[in-house]
Amino acid sequence: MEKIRKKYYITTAIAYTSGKPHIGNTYEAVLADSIARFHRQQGYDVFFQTGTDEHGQKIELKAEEQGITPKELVDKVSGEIRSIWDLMETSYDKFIRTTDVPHEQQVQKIFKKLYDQGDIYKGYYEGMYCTPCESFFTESQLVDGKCPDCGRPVTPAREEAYFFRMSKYAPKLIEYINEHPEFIQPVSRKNEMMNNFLLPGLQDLCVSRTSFNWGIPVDFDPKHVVYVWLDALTNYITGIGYDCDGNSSQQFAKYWPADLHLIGKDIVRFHTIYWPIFLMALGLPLPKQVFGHPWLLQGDGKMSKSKGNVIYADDLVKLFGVDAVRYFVLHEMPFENDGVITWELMVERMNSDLANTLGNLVNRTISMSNKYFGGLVEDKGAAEEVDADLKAVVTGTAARVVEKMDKLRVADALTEIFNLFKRCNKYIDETMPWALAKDEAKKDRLATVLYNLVDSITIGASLLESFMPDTTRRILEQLNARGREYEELDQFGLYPSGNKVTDKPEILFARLDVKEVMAEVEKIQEAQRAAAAPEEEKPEEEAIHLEVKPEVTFEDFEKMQFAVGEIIACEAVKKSKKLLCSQVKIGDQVKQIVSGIKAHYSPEEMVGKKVMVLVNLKPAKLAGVLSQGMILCAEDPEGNLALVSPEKEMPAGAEIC
RNA sequence: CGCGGGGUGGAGCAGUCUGGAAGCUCGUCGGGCUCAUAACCCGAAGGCCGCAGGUUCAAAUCCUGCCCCCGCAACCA
Repeated sequence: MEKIRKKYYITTAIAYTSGKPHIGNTYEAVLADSIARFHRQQGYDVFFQTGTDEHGQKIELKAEEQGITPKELVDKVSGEIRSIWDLMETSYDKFIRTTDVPHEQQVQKIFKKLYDQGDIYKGYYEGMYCTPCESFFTESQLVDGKCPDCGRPVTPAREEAYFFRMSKYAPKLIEYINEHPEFIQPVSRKNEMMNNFLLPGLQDLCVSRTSFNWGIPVDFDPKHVVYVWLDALTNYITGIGYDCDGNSSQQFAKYWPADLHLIGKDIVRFHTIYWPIFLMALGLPLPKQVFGHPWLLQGDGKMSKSKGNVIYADDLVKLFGVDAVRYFVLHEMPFENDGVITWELMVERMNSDLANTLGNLVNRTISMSNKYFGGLVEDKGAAEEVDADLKAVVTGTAARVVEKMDKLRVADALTEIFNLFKRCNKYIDETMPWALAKDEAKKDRLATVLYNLVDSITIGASLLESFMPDTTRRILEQLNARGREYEELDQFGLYPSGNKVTDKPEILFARLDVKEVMAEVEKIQEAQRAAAAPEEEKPEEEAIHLEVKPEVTFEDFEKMQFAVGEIIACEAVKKSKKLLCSQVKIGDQVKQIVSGIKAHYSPEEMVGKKVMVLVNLKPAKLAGVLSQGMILCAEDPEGNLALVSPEKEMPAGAEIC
């Protein structure tokens, strides 16, 4: 009799195809995979979708830089991303690309439908526009009223754009969120969304652009392309066959609404506000849960290619193997706070958890079976009191794992499984098989002890399948056991008595020497720096390209008064990270000048220096402190600063002209 | 008073919502064992739970104030 299987639809965010995903991005795919696999093991009819987000100006520009078409670029990067997902053995059922034709068609239809029903309207995107940069900025983004990127003047401008009327649906969404406390996970994010966005009043969302072409065209107004969210988010329905005209696939009917959208904490807002509202507008049910997972961070400072410290999944896999990496990211990631990844930590986990606790347990158990019984594993029924606790722990683990997984506490679930293995190691010490082996009369007891171990490990290995599928397979193979069905995980003694384990056990996880690993890491980082060098060092090797500003007249120049100033006192500006406040003696007057050079000069070394000062600059307040001029510095492309001082001794106040 | 996150034995974290003996992993030290990947098991040391007040029979947990660290934003005259 075929059981009625409950469906489970899980998605990851689709990865942006602007570059190779680092371990943090990969983590999300692995996390989703372990949840998907676990539900499959529990008997759910699972559909697991992931993919790539491939439109946008950034891609268009990047392709241009590389001299290829956007499509060529995204084909390449999407392929790279997919191959990393494959390398990590993520068991996705569908890998959607936003450049897939069916997706593009549906997005156009959806846009049209929302427009026709009045949810999308045409308006203007207003702001300050920098023509050379082709960018809009809001007033608050401007620096000194100028373009924050190039420093040139901006002009007020407006661009035609389509907007989505968010406010119309906000009350309904607020109601939904309040009635479904499990909708936004972790709960702390729910309040964030409510207080920051929903309750103060939702702004309408700009859903089209005319400033670039690499996107899905609005079919009834082709100079517009659909702007990011309406394109990206809809993948969750187009990927399973949604059709705007009402001819959705059976698959869609079966799987929608999604049970879980797994996303990074940075895009919670889009998934818990805009996405539900789009769905409401389309008359579709909302996803059951959105989990904004935390980030996996680099231990030693920010990741950067030029530093060579970006951690990629494939590098990790080369050194540790797929399952070790899966274990690491799943186990090391806390539920709410960001997790930390370092190579040293990886080695520690590898050695203590995987090699010592698990690998060694399997190895010693098989060795003893071979040594004492030629590999034959038999339950001779010689039970003793100590067995009870072992069995209780082993058969109770599945329930504990389920409990953790239900709350998406994947790291805790893994810990429960490893507690099972630890209990087995303890059992070996309690029963001392090597002592039993010396006494012929205790042969049956010895056999039973080993049987209990093999059976326990079989259950543990079966539980591990969602997280480390390859390891499960290898353990079961060596034990000559079959994986337990979900319903059998709480039953002891299903290992067929009389089976033989392998006579040549292989090491599951070899212990690693941290020094040797770090030497390898150094090589990887070296290669990474070398690869980054061509693009990042260009500006250094070639002459610096100086942005040419409009000519000034001599009169303009004469307006500015420069002089030598001597810094007689200097202190850091409180509540500011970059600012120093100097008292500068210029002839018979002393001016207070604030400069953003804290990162390059300490207050102590500033004192006594003679510097070039723009004296008659209009005073302004910086971080609340009055600044009456400007200390001039040379700045290189990397932002390093050097004060400009007179080449010969000059008195403070000497005019520079 | 920009927004947010955090401060718990040497390291990394849980516990904080829903007050009630301070816990886990690693490391250190001591012991045990020898089947095993110098692995495994047991035990110990080590914390004024950032600081100061308050509420309470009882505070890591609730309230108030403060300090420090990390992101992001702003500032870079």
